[in-house]
This record gives sequence, C-alpha cells and structure tokens, in this order.
Amino acid sequence: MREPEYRRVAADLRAKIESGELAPGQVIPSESDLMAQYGVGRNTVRAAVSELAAVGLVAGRQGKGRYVRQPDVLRVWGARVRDSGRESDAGLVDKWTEDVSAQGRIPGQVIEVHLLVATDEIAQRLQVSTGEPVVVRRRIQTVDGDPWRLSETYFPLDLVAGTRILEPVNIEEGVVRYLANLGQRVTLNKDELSARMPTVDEARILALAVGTPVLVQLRTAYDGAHAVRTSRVVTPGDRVRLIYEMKSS
Amino acid sequence: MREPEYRRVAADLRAKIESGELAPGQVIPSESDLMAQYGVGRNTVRAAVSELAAVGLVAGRQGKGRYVRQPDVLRVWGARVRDSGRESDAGLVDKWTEDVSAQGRIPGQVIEVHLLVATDEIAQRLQVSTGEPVVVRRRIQTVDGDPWRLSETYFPLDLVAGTRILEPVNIEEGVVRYLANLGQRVTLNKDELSARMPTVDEARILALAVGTPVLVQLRTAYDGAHAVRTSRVVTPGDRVRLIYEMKSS
DNA sequence: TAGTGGTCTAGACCACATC
DNA sequence: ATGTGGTCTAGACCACTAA
Repeated sequence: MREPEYRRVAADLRAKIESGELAPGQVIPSESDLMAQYGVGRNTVRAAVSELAAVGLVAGRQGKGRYVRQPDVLRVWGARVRDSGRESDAGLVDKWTEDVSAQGRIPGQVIEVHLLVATDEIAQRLQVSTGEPVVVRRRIQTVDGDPWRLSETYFPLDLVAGTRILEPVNIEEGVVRYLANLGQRVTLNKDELSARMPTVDEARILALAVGTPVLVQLRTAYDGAHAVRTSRVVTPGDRVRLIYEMKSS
Repeated sequence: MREPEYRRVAADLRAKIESGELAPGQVIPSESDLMAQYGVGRNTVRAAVSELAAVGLVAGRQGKGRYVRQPDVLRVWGARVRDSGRESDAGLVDKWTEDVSAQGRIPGQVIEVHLLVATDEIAQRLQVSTGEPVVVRRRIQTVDGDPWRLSETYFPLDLVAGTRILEPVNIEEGVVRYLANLGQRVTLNKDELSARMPTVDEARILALAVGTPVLVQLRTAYDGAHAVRTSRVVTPGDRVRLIYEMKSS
C-alpha cells in the first residue's frame, strides 16, 4: 500500500482539473460515478474529493454536485507610485472605493466604531500601555454586495478625540486623507504580511470556502518614531492581488 | 442534526488549543481517548481532528500522537527604508543571507540555472514574446538547513548573456547588486502578493504540513517602462512575515 | 421521487513507534 | 507486544435540490 487509493484518485482528479479536462465552473462526477470509475468505496472517494476541497480546488453544496472553483481576483494597492512619484493625497474617495471602482465593480462598506482598551498586541504596535483607551474602526468591505475584506484600524484615543473618526459613518475621502487634512503627519508606513488559514469567524463573515487561506496585512503608520495608527486587513487569498509599487534608488 | 457531532468535537478541541489548555507542542488525546470522552465513533473523531489539521492547528505522525503546532516565524523584507531613506545598495551579502543572519539563524541556498523559452505568463511579465529565450535562476533557500523559501527569477537572455547570472553559483552580493554594479538601472519594483494553498510539488519541497498556505510574491523590476527581470517567491505562510517599509509623502 | 452530498457507525487490516 | 494513527469497506440514515 505504497500510494493510498484515495491519493491516486485525488491526483487523477487534480490532473484533470489542472489540464482543463474539468474546466472551472464545471460539475465533477458524482460520488457514485467516481466509485464505479475507480472501483473504490464511497468513503475513499470522499477522502479524495475532500483533499481537493481542502486546497480550494473544488466546492459544492449538498443536494447539488461539486464543481471546479474559479477564482474571482481583484487588485488592491498596498502602495502605489503615482505620476507625481509619491503616494496620492488628493483623491476624492478612499482607496478601497477607488480600487474597486477602477475595476468596474461596486464597492461598499459596513462600518462600526468602538472605544476599548488596548490589548497587548495593539498596545505594542501603537506604542501605548496595555489598557490605554483606543478607538477601533471595523469595516466589512464589499464588492458587488459580497463581503470581500475585513479591515480594522486602531487609533490612540487622544489622537482622534473630537474628530469624525469616532462616528460610525463613511468618510468619503478616506480616513488617511481626512486625518492628513486635519494636520496629522505620516512619514512612514510599515506593513507586515503573512498568510494563514482563517479563523471560524473570518470564514463565516467572508463566506470563505474551505481551503481558502487569508492574506493578513498589518500596517502601522508613523510620524517620525511615533505610531499614530495601526490596522489589520484580512482578505481571502483567492480574491485579491495586493500590489506594491516602489521607486528604486 | 443541527450541529454535526464532529464539528462539536472540533470546536471543543479548537477552544482548548486557543485557550492554551492544550499548549503548542503538547500531544493531544489519542483517538481512543477522544472516542470515549465525547462518546462518538472513531471516524467522527478523525473528521474532527482532520478539520484542525486542515487549518494547520495540529500535526502528527503515524505511530506517534498528534500535537499542537507551534509556528516558527522569520521576518524578511520586501522593501525597506534604510537610514539613507532609500533601498540599500551597498551591502556585502544578498538580502536573504542578510535577513536570516540578522535573526541569528543560518541561511543557505541551493541554486540551479536553466535556459528555457518564455511561457505566456513570463513573457507577458518580461514584455517579450512567448517562446523568447529566458534564463531562470531557481533557488531553494534554507534556514538552519531546512527548506524555507522557493525563489525563481527570470531574465531575458540578452540582458544577462556573458554574466555570472548564467552560472549556478552563489553571487555573494546578491543578483540585484551584482547587476546594478554591471550598470543595470532599476527605477521601479512592482510586487503582486497573494495567498493560496501549495501545489503538491511545493508541499513536498518545503515539507509543508497540511493546512499550511503559501504566500506568493511576484516581483517585476523595471528600468523606466522596460522590464528587466521578474521573480516568483513562494514562502510558507506560517514561517515568514514579509515586511514593507514605505516612506510617506 | 430520485439523485446528490453530509454524517455516523462498526469493523477490519496496515504501518509506524516504543517498550 | 501494545498503542498510535492511516486506509478502506459496507451500510445506514439525513438534508438538500430538482424534476
């Protein structure tokens, strides 16, 4: 039993998907068909198909069949060189709205704002003490009405008290430009990127198929050595392409 | 049957892991124990544990038990602001060696160089015709002897003919600086980042546990509007933190 | 009603690790 | 020899979808 049966079946199906014999969107053979075709029991077929589902190649719903998934990728910018050679600061809408609209899709977002105390992680990134009051703006950003991205931004309370940041409403020009217009200077942005499997909450909110990892972008903005805000953006790995454009020396 | 049994078991185990009751590195109860503890059949226990394995929370080996995984994270830089305010170009070693050494680990790499014709994807990114000759440097980069990152860089043949790029040897100062010293100018780097589950080859070479996504970094370097090289770097999502530091306007 | 996938069980045998 | 996980089967029943 060198190569398990279910792996042989999985590899064969995978090859058919990658070769295009089973095209994206197409329904794959039913479990009964696969049992007959490969001469194995139902659980073996299910183990094979589960493996493909676990890496995001197939999906399906009870009662209907399983089909080959086709990704729907949007591009969003983490940093962008404009004609001026520097980050844009004169736009009329926030970056999410701009990025999504530019690709002919309809952006949207649901915003909530909370006042809470800093956890260790947030305190460290904001350079404040654990337990200090911070403001968090949580956004569920949508494309064509579907949840697409989770975005949380944390501010030290004293830096945003009395501003519209505290109101759970859309800020048309975007938070970054809004604060810049109020006089906040940002000299450095530092992003930390990683990939992981989603938590159960993330999977639920983003309606993630099993086998879909998320891309996590932790961004902290600094004015000199002083942190002014930090954010965590969670996006499904198969639905975004995060772009960084950087001028070289 | 609102909530399946195996999900109840999985959620319970997950909670114990996240609360620390089952600590990283610790062996989780055996299948027999879990069967007795939750009063379910073996396959149900296995379905629950498989779910945790599929999201990278537990791993194990036949004959031994299953244990809670503990990530080993390294930081690597995608772009870094130096004291000079621009990308470093005077270092003595390549960036991988520098990043890994700085964290007290031992870097290494296995290099192979191939001459081949451009596929559609590579041709498009290098702005040449499909079928044009290109050179690819493939590197398996290691940390403390373990495969850690897969790096492929493609060059149009005419831009690197007669250089040491064609030799499958380490270039101490790194390819970027080597070419810069030969007079190649790079004015813009463009990175595209995404997360996905690994291919079977990637999982094998990087010794990935099931449930580990990869972070894919596609970088193209331009001299003006002209692409001079393009690379694909594949890293396990749980083993790296990719850092971008960007000066703001 | 028929066909699909979803859940669960009981049991068998194999492969690996440890004592 | 014993305990662990890995593979596989046969069979049962449930839930969802579509004709």
